[in-house]
Amino acid sequence: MNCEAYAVRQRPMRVQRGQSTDFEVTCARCSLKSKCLPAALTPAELDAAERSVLTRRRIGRGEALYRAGDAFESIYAVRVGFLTSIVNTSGGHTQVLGFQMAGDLVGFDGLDTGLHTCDVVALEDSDVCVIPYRGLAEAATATPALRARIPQLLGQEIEREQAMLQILGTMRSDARVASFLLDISRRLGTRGLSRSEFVLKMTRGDIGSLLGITIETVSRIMTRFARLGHIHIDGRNVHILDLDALTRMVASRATARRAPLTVVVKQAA
Amino acid sequence: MNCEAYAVRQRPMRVQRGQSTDFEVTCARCSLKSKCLPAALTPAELDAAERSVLTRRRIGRGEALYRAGDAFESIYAVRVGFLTSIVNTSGGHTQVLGFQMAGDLVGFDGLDTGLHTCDVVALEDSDVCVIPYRGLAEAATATPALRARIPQLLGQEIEREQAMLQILGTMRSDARVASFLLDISRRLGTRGLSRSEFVLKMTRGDIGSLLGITIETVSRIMTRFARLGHIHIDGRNVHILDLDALTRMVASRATARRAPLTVVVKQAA
DNA sequence: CGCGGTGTTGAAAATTGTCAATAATTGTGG
DNA sequence: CCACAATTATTGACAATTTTCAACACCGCG
Repeated sequence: MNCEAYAVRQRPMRVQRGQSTDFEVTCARCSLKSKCLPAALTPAELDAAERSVLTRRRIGRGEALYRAGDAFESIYAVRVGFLTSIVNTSGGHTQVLGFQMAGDLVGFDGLDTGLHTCDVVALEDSDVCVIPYRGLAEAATATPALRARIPQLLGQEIEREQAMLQILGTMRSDARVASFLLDISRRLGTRGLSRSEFVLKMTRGDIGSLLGITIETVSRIMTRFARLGHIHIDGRNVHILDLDALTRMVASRATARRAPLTVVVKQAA
Repeated sequence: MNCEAYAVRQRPMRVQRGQSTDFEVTCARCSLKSKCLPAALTPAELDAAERSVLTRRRIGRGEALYRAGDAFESIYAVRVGFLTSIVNTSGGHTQVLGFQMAGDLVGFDGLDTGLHTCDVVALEDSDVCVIPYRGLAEAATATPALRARIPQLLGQEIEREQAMLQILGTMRSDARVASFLLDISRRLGTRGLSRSEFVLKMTRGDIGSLLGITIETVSRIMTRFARLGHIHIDGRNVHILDLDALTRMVASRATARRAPLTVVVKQAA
């Protein structure tokens, strides 16, 4: 199983700068291991954990990794590519919950009921590690570090969503867009890619859905940012010219909601 | 430790209908056990789990169970009362992330970094079970059902937050308020309290902060709902007159975002 | 009885959504 | 490789929603 390579790409795609398309197969040799599931595991523990990773899976662009209603059996680590998780609302609309790039884990929805609650779809051809949850849980039994890692990863997911709630609950659209750009920039940066120049893999509609605003508003704000000299935009190519300006925009342009909570916050005895 | 009772309530408060103020102390005899941590555990497993529950804690109204930055050491099960979790945004504002009532668990933020990321504050005098996380993790080692329960609870939290993201991302304010009222109603209902008549424990500002709208908008929409005959409002006393009307409002009044994601969603090979 | 916090209501301003037209880009098939 | 179709993105004008600002009522409490 080692060193296999996907010789044929069904859809040739432009490779994002610095992002390699071929990859190693063991976690130990994976360049993403410091961000991914095995973080903080010793090599021996990692080996134990890895036995639960049975398969890799390739998801072509537009294909679903899983759909809402599918049985929850595995979580997935993104090796290469770019995915999005979306829910279908009762009103027949759909809402983007987030984007996953290489090194991200996805699939924790459905941990409760055993059925996935959202779709995860590839925005470009992607490769994921399939991590059967049952196997992982068993591996965790014997491996203290892994046992601690799983709730930690879930905690990360909870915090990520709380950050999104904060964005949707307090920011106006320009601050939301700035947050989005900074988030993408930061995440690419931690992966060794450029923080200032990147290609968006999603449509304006996807961005708007994530941020709770319309396509038109996304477009207008991007254009405004460009006019202000904060960024340079060419379609989906983004060049961040003034990171600080975007940061300031996030901080300052929150909607001022008065008296959000008048808590005395007395120290407990 | 059994059958202790808090003889003195520092702040006498009106007891919510059907909600008793005295309580039993073991999980086995707790009326909330079907909703709480011990759900799905056998009595023996429950006993093992319970050994990790060392203390109870009483939080007076306005006091904090914990603050952002506090070390994450325990999670908490609400026995009696009503709490809210809030974050302080970078802009100096605060945002309500949610409300916790009897039977809810709180404290999962900070699982990642070891530091809590939000404050949890009592909106009325409350009692919580303190569940040291380390002890719980150890108990889980020996108890398969408990071991599965923890990620399940985290998954519940993730899904709850995803539902909030959906509300904030797709709904207009009237649909948000309707969602909120229905959520409170449902949660009280599952606790054996009235689904149609209840007392809100939080201010309009708290509701607005949760829903990402202003106090004034909350107030206006509540008034409008009352005029339409969907609810009856008297300060914080709410009487839901037409549950279906509120439900319809949630479903129909989502902002129509066109082409939120044109995913072909081809079946994977 | 007054006071601080809370809740309601009105009017005006700001933000954002809606509709529509058009341009740019991408994918498809000859 | 080109042309055509479909999708995606931009922009403008207008409408709707929501916020902001302001005034005032209410309520519990010292």
